[in-house]
Amino acid sequence: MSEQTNGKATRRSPRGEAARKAILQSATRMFSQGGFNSASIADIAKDVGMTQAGMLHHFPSKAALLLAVLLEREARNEIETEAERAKGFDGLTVFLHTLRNNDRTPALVQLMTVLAAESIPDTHPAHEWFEERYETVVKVTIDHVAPMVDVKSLPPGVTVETLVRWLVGLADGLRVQWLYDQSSVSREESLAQFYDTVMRPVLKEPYRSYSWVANLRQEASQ
Amino acid sequence: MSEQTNGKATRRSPRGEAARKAILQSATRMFSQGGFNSASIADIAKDVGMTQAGMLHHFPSKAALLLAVLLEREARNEIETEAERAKGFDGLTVFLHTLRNNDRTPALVQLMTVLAAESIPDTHPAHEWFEERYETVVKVTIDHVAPMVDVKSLPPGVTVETLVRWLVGLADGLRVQWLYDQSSVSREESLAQFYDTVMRPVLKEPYRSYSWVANLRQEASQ
DNA sequence: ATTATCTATAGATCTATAGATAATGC
DNA sequence: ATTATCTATAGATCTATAGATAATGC
Repeated sequence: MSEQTNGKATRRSPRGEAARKAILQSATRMFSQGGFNSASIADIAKDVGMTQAGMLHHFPSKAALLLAVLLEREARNEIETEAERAKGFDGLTVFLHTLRNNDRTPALVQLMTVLAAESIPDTHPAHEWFEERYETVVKVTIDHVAPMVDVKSLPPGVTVETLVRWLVGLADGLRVQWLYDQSSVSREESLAQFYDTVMRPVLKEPYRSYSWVANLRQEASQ
Repeated sequence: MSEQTNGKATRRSPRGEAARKAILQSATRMFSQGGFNSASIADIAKDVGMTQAGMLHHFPSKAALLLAVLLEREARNEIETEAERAKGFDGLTVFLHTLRNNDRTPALVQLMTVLAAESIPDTHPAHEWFEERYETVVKVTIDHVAPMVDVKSLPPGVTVETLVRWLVGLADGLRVQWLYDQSSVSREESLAQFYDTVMRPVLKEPYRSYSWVANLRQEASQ
């Protein structure tokens, strides 16, 4: 998904490359405000200091622009996630760190939240993208969390997939509460407490608390 | 929020009342497909067999129509919930039953999911409505769940509010996974397993499993 | 009388294309 | 030559209003 330096299909000049970047950045901001429908390509073009037609030279349609925004976000996330894994963190920690990183840019969290919901109707241009993304996220997370879990300790009917869908569901659900009222909940802390409460008893390895609230209490009582 | 039978402000004829009902029903269906923006008032009017201007006689603007749809949904949900409470069910059970009832009509679940996300930007006509709704839902659920919880058994830092936000977050998050792939997860069953795993250990009263998977195993092993 | 509905239309948008002109790269 | 950008505009929508006509209720 990175830039193609071989001049194979679409050759671009440095200038065009810069324009593309500016457009993507602007589109990300505009879409994050009101979703796909309420930002017009004219708005985006204006924001980036360009004519609407000029912009459509780089992205053939509004739908294509949206997809490009999503692909770029995904690529960045992938890079960050891989970096975390390379540092040797386990699946649960990487999941939590990704969350923490994302929450530093609420606009992007809002973008993904609004688009994920807006794309549920299968007529939406990003429907397939999100459909596939959820499938992949669940699969990949299962792969990375499964080795940590002591399956025999799970309650009847609960599988690693159950746990992972709780994690993904919580991450998605809490961000809605958070976006409506940022003081109401910290996704990171709530997830960490969830780890302490739900995941700790079913893991194989000895466990160090993720929650700073719990950690503070721990330290204070020693 | 119910019909006003005193002819105080806006008197309506039976015919008008029927039209209003038909419009609300149609609007609910249309909005549930693509959210607020992608359904036009012309679409809705056509669906209900009426002129656009004719429809606007009953609801002064599209935003007003959306709000009316939301208020009606809320009123219905309130009635169902109250009925459950009247039967003597505890807070957790009512929460689960409400979920089960909602999942019987996926179109409505989709409506609320798309609108809840779409309304996050504070320029959206339903922003205040959802903002307040989340606050209320959390508060009310806390009120009904708190008496069941043995606070001393909670892990450090975890409060009843933490638990409730997990419940609301899970319900919201799992429905997204479910709407993208209805075979991927059952909200009701997943929540029930969550009860068995997370809530059971922190409740005061003796506990009967909510999960039919767990119950099946239980019965099979006896 | 009042309420419900229709016709007609103003006035904004909004996406996308055609075709011309300017800038850039080999 | 190729790429980037602009002007101009077609063709769809879309919300909302004004004002006329039809239906209904007291």
